[in-house]
Amino acid sequence: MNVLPKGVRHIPQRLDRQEQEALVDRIRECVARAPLFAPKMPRTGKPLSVRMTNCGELGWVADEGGYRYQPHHPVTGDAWPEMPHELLNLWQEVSGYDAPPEACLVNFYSETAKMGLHQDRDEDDFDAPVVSVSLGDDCLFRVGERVRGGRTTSIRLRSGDVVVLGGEGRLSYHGVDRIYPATSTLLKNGGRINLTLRRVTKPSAT
DNA sequence: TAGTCCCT
DNA sequence: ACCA
Repeated sequence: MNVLPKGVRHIPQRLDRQEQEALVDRIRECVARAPLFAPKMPRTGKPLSVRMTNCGELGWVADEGGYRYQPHHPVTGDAWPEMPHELLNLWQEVSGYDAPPEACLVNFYSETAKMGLHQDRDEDDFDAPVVSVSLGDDCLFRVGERVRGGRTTSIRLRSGDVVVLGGEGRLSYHGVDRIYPATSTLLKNGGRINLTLRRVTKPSAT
């Protein structure tokens, strides 16, 4: 029996179909203003297989300059679109963290896209959890420990599932090994969208 | 090492 | 494992 690492919480079907559709509408609006861009590996410039954009005050970007959060789109230079209130509500209900998320990374996975095992460690605040929402096709999600080479466990994520990496699970290695094509009807053109909500800065003490 | 490749 |  393979159990998820401590601090990793999988909430199956946290969002019903109607909520998922509403979120997809919000994300479409975001993408219309902040087009998907192609992130690159810092050292090598190798492109990641996902395409991404962000909403919220800060957005995660990856290019030759490194991994970082910045307040503007790397191509258009515009501020990121506002975080949809649905996501602020979800964060409030699920994160157990007082301050709101500052960044929502929107990752689009085609049928062939993957995400290698990695840690979310570009934030200043590791006290806040990372909240992830799956929309569209199923995927095989792998979670490990806080060190490379530790044991990993895999679970299938479906549209509407939410995963929370908090506490001891906050720095767990995780990634997406594969997309299961045509397993959802949510996205007309197929594929998978992952939304990752993160607190970047430590909340100020006022 | 948010990558690929290759092996079990 | 990779050798940057």
